Amino acid sequence: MMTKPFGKSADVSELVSSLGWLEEEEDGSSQDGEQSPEMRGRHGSTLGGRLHACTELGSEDMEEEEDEEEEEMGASGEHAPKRRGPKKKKMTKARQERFRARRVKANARERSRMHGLNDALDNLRRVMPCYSKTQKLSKIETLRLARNYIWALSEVLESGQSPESHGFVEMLCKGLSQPTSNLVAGCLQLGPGPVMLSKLEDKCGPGLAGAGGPAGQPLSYPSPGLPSPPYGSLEASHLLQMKGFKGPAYDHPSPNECSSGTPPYDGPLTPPLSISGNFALKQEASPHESERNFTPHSGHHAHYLSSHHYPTPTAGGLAGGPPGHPLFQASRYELPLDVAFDSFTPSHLVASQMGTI
DNA sequence: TAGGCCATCTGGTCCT
DNA sequence: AGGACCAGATGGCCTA
Repeated sequence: MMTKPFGKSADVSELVSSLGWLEEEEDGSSQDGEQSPEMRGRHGSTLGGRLHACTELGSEDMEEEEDEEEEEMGASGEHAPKRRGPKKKKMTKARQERFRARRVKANARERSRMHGLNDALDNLRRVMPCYSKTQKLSKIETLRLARNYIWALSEVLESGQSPESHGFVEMLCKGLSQPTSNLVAGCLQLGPGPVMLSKLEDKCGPGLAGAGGPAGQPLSYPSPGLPSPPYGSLEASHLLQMKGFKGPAYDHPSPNECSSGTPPYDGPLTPPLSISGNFALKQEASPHESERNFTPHSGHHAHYLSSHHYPTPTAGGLAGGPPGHPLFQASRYELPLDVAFDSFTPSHLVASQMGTI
C-alpha cells in the first residue's frame, strides 16, 4: 500500500509518463538484446509492476518528486505543512535519468540472475529421476525430489538397500505431491518390480505401468497439505537409470510405448553422471549426437547401462567392480559440464563418500 | 472461476 | 557506488 501520499497533482499516469517509464519499457527490453516471448507476452505485467511500484511510492525518487511539488506549492503561496528531517535533493532531470538507468540495469541483472537460477534448476531436473522436457517438475517439487534423491542414494550407499526396493521409492516420494509421487513411482517401476502405479495406469495402461513385472498393489504416496500440481504424464527417462542398478539385461518398453496421453519424447533424456569430470555427452547434443546417445526407442538408458559402467546389484545390494568399488560404478554416469559444475549431483555424493572429491 | 505456478519489477539490505 | 541477493507485489497462463 501507499506509504506516502502523492503530491496534490500527482497522478499515476502522470508520474509514469513524467518518469518516462513507458518508454523505459522499450529501453529496458532493448538493452537486454532480444526480448523473450514471455517478456513480450508479459508486457502488461511489467507495466503493472511499474505502476504498482509507483503506487507503492517506496523509492526515494518518488519522495523527491513529492518534495519538488511541495516546494512548488510553497512558492505559489499555499501553506503546505513543512516536512521535518533532512532536506532531500531535488529530483533533477539528470537524477531522474540516472535513477532510471540504474533501475533498468538492475532489472536486467535481476532477470539474468533469475534465468541463471532457472537454468541451474533445469540442470537439476535433468539429473533427477523422471526428467521430462514437456512435463517439468515445478521448482519446489524439483528441490524436494532432489533432496529425497540424495537422501535415498545415501541410504543405498550406506545400507546397501536396493534402489529397486519399495523403501527407495518411498524415500524419493517423501513430501512430494501425489502427482509427482506417482510420476516418480511410475518411473522407478518401469522395469520389473513390485511397485504398481495407479495413476499411470489410468493414463498409459498396464503396458507402461506394469511393464515387465508382476502386478502388485497400487502405489500411492499421499502428501497431506501439499498442493497437487498437474503432473500426470510420464516420460520414462530416468527409470532406466534406476534399472541400471539391476544391470543391462532387461527388456523394457520404450518411453513412447505409452499408448495414450503421454507426449512424445521431445528432447535429450536425463544425462548420466560422471565422476571423472570427463563429460562426453552434451545436454543439447546435436541431432546426430542425440540420436547416438539418447535413443528413446532403444532406450538410451539401456545404452548407458551397457557402456557406462552402471553398477550391478546383487542380492545384497550393489555388486562390486572396477575400479574397486561398486559405488564408483554407480557414479559413473556422465554429466554435461554445466550440470557438473553448476549443481550438485548424486555423483558428487557418491564421490565424496569415496573420498574422490 | 479459483488456485497453482511462473516471470518480472522493485526496494531494501549486505557486501566489496 | 555498484552489484548480489532477497522478499513482496503483480499479472499472465494454465488446468481442474
